[in-house]
Amino acid sequence: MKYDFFKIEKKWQKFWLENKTFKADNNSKKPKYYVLDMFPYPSGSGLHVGHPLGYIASDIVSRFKRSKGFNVLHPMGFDSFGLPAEQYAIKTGQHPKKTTEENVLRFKNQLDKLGLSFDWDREIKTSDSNYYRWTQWIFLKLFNSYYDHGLNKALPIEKLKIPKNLNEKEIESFKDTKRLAYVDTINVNWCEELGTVLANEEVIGGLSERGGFPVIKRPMKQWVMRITDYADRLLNDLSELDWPESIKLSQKNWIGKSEGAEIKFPIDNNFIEVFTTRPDTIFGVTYLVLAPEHPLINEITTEKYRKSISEYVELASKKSDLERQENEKDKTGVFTGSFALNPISNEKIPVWISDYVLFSYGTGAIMAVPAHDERDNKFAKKFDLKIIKVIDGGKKDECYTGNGSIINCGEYDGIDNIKFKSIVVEKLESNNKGNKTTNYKLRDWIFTRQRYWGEPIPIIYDENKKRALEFDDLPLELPKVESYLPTNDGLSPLARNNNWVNISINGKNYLRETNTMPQWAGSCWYFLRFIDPDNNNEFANKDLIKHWMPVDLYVGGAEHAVLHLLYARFWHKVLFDLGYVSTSEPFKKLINQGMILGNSAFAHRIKNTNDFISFDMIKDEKTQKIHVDISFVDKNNRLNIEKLKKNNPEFRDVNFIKGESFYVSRDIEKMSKSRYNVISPDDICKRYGADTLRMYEMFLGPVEQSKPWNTGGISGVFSFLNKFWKLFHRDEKFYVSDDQPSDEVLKIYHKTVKKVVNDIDNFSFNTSVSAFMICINELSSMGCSSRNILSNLCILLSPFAPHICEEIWSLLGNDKSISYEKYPEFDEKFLEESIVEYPVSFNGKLRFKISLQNNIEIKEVESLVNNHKLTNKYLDGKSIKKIIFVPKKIINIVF
RNA sequence: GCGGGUGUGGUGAAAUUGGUAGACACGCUAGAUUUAGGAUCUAGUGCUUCACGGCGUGGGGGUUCGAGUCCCUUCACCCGCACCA
Repeated sequence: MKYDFFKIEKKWQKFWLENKTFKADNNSKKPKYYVLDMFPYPSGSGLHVGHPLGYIASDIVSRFKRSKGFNVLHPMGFDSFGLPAEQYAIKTGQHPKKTTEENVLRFKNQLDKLGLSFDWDREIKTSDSNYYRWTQWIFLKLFNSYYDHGLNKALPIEKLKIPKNLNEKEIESFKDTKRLAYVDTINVNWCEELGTVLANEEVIGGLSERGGFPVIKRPMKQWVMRITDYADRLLNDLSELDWPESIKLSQKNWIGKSEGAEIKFPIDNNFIEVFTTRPDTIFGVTYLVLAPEHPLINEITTEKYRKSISEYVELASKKSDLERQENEKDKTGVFTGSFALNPISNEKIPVWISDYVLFSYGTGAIMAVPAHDERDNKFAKKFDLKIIKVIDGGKKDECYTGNGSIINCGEYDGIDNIKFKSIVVEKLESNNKGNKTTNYKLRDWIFTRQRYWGEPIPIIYDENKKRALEFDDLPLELPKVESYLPTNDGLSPLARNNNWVNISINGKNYLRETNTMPQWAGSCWYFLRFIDPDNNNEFANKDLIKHWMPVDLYVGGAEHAVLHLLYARFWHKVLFDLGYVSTSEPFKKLINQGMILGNSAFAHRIKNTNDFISFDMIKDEKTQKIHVDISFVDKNNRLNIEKLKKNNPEFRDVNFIKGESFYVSRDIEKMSKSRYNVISPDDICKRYGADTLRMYEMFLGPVEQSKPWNTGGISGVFSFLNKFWKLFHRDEKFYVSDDQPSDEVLKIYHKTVKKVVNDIDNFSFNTSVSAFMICINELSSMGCSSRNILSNLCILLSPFAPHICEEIWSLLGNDKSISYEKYPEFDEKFLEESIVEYPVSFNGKLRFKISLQNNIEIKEVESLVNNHKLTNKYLDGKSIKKIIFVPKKIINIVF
């Protein structure tokens, strides 16, 4: 009987679905285990072989844990709000809901073909109104809470202590300054191309994370989340998480805690406040610098310098973040004409403005110490400002950033600079000129987007738009609009629908908030909804949350290091403070699966011509690399020109310069439709089956590692499954015997069980696949047909290749699914070896092997050696110094 | 610049605490079988040498009886942050 994977896989996928085999039981007495994948955005192009890598790994763990007696929650859903669906809607006028639903269906279909053990009864889509009503509900919780810095937790806004002597209006605006979700007019990242505001986390090197479009700073009124209140806890709690160090580090850097002092420099009747981590260098301050956005600039600029200052400010405001960064080396700046006083030395120092000082960090102003800070040093040299060295060290005339003794500070000379830090801070504090403080790089989270396809924000404004009020009739559904484009004046498409924007409640007129939430909102808490997806009274039942949380294993890409993972932790902590969830952290263990890369093919076009030249013929010609579809290229990199011309009309009139064949070049890149290098899991499943695909993806290498896809090696895994199938067959018929397995068979079996169990615990799936291959090779060469051994092997393999194992399991006469069969355990006693070959080496160099009893004593070896039975030939008359006998089967003789 | 990571055959990669480096698989070579095969089976396959042997985990140095693994140094590549005061 042939291994008919197509029939087998179809049969069992249907079986699992119909029998709800993987339904997680909320009332089970078994210990729980929650395995979560980062749910996908259902894009229009479907899955490629890279997507399932993490899903397969988490599925193996899920099936393994189920088999180990755990009650496993392994859900899947879709992060279905997002920009591509909206952009498609803008182009075609189709409602994003429609295209999203189509894409979700396609994704589900593709996922099911892989035999993933999801509990589909718990499926959620973030764009469903009965899901996002709770996203909106959580938003209102944030709106109605504040952070109590004494208790170090969030509390309902009613508990906020209000300062006395405030009238009603003032009380309300005081509350507004404390809410965790608040409105503020701030300098936001505006992306013209996307027509929306972006969070700091979504801007990379001055360009938008999505699409790579330029981003400029622009003051806008926005909803903001006070994530900075949680900075310390988000930082400290990292230590208790079993996460990859690199992710923890990214979060740590992003939060960017630094300890230092705020120092007030008097100027006229006012003062300039700066933040510094180096109060010990205060005597070396030779000028101050303000960011061009600093509010004091106008006040302190003298008439003489007013023109140049306003020109500079104007110029800086027009620069994008990217342009600012380009000038990193060449510092620019202008003198304000004013002087401030050094609060310790009372020296008069000039005040400058420059865009190397960021308004968004610290106080937006710095004290410049050119002798001990490289940026200040460059600036001072360029504008010929004074440089005073106050710490001993480094070369003369060079900027020194290390530690040392204080110099040029009169009475303080000779003190260690680290000690001097606290002396300065104490002195400042006693004079009311400054204080110790901590600063964070983390900014509050800009939460609103000028988009259509997102959660509407459940807020209404009174008629003067002065006050934001909660709108708690949830869900607040997305209204219909005529066009999905943002309006010209930076408003969301929702603002186009006047009927919706204007609302009357109890005879009073209100206006709705028209911005929507960012894509991250839905994914901030989806793992909680999986626990209780159909609950209409609360976002999830508290007891069920207590039962299932935290997520024991979270598998997903490293690209979410500071976005999703930080936001989700933040929301979770708020919900924890308010008593809605039972754990302060949502994800206990995190595994980052690597990316599977594509092997792109390029045809080379000679620059400024329509001629393409075979890669092996390029000599001096300057060429341009053009992607061609990898399905038209054979394994020797020869391009099938006919196929290409037939499928890609743009190549129809192209001239191909070639010898016998036309060769392309190859390069490893991210897999994507636009690079024509996508390998679809559907094709692999058709040819080899899902079990082969699953095992091959695991076999490719460590899950955490990125690696190029190479279909070439898949035949090894395919033939392994065929061998496995054959092990249960004799003369074309299913066959197992009741023979007692030999000692040798038992040894191989127990060795494999030990290896596989250990490997799954360590997420080392590639080595366990190897262990299976070795095991099956040996068992088939021994002709093992023992029912007992083979059926246990079947359970052992079932997390990896579930379909074939289910099929064999039923052929073995079982009528229940293999999924909950007890996972095999190994017995150490079968692994002990009585006679072992010991390599014997002399001075560390291997010479020969001897066979000895496994439990031999070192004395016996010594007497063997001393009797010269072993060593005459090698010792050559020299005497033995010592004999080293180590448990790793080595005897080493030193002479 | 700062921080983190990775360097092992033709390829993907293995190698608990330092203990016979290259398991397993692809590829390649030879053979068997088949009308044929992107099928199956057997053997070989780090480099070098006719062979004995020698050399081999990016380079150099060190510790050790013994180093892919530990220490120092250096190079290359990748990732994150980046004028963060």
